[in-house]
Amino acid sequence: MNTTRSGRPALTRPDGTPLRVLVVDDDPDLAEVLTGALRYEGWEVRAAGDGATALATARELLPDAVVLDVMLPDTDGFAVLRDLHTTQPDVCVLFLTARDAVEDRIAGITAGGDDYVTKPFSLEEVVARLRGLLRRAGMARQQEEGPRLVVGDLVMDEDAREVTRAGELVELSPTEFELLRFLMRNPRRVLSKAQILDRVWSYDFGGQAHVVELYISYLRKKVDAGREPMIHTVRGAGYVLKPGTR
Amino acid sequence: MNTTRSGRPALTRPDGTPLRVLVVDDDPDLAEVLTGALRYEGWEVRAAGDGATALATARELLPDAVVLDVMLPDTDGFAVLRDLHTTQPDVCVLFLTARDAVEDRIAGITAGGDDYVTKPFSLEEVVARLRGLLRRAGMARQQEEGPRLVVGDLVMDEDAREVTRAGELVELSPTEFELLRFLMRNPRRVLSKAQILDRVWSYDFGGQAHVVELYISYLRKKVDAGREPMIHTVRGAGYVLKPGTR
DNA sequence: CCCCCCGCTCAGAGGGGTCTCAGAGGTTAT
DNA sequence: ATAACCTCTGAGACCCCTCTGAGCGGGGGG
Repeated sequence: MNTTRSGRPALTRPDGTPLRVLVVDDDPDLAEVLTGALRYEGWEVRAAGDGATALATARELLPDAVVLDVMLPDTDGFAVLRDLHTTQPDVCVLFLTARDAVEDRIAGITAGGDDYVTKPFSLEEVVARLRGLLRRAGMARQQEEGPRLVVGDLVMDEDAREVTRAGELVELSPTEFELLRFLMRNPRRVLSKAQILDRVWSYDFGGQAHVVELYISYLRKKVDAGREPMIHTVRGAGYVLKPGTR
Repeated sequence: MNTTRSGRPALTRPDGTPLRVLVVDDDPDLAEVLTGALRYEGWEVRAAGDGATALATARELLPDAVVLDVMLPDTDGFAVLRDLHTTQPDVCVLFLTARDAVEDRIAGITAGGDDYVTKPFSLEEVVARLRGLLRRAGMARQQEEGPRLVVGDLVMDEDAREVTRAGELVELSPTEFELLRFLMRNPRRVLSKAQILDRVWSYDFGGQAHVVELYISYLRKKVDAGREPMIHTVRGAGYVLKPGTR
């Protein structure tokens, strides 16, 4: 079985080969960071900076999914989508778009099973959306029996956005939810505040790593409340999520 | 069992293979969005832009149903229907038509078991009509025992357009009904406002996502009135329909 | 043993998302 | 023609979420 650099089992295609993803964005920095994050998931990633290159690369790579900026130097993402779908009708598309711009033109996108995220986004969100798309499209081989993350008696249903600890419902804010998702996708692994900040917060976040401490504290109050703690501090290194010793 | 991209069990042909649908419309954008939405249902979809292509594709695909624009560049939908019925008498046809145009000629069609929707339509409506046609024609294998959606003590009879909560009748406007149907077809799954807008509102709707909030508020007053709430807001994500914890 | 620094938590400001009301405009039914 | 209903817009209020800053506590090194 192929694995991610983080040691998790990777989502794979039905034949066991890595999922193939094409990243299309004209901002090299953003493309770079996206490419890195998706490779980290164990996927095979190629990047393109404009629509023409994207289509050419897609014909060669035959990707399972495309991460596609709406605004491109030579064309827009919607035209690329249409061309893509004529030759590869089963490909999943995740659009990247500015919050204010063209939100109305997004109409119809999610209806076809595709999805979008607005800039600025967090890498966790992009990866989660992409995983969701691929899973629903039946392209990814399931390792477990669904969109549920389980660590000890802590259970997260990503579709319902529902978290339970020992069967009890835990209500979380959006940021708390994403932070916990990141922790649960990396159980028993020490994550530094910098790592968490890079993954869970938007790439343009200018604030201090202090927020991470704050949100860890929020999570503890809700997730560990009165129970055996699962969120542990590793002084000078970061945080770990692990179930009680058994 | 084959499943839709949304994870629901798909309607299948009696032999278990996906239902085959042909989309005929000369507007590429509309054909694209229709094709995507029907694929999302787990069906096998082909598209054609004119009558001649449609007939050729139909001979090859042998579709169970055809979504057919009445106005075509080379001919009209009625002629296509006649030709189709000579070679494939069992095929179901869902007509797409402008509101004002030839409504009387359509009336005769529906007597033959076929159906129609007027432009602009919502994707939920097209999918629901198509499901109804296929079910009544006996082409689809039933998973449940009929056109009833059930979530907790909330029951919807799609044919009768009747909704009851805990046995009590709930009267809904057309938009409220379609919104609730979409929610009930995706229970325990968080649906974003964009998703809801794309599926429940017409494809040409240019307004804001604010309408969704408004209609959710209407639904709550009618469906959740005085009872344990089933419609929940997930801040920053969307809405989810789920029965109370049991 | 003491001090320094890292981490934790509280309090509060600011912003943004959501809910609801009121009303205009259009359509359908009587 | 009139009434009833349905749909959507706009505005305002409210509440939650997010982040900043400061003070406190504890662990570990000197």
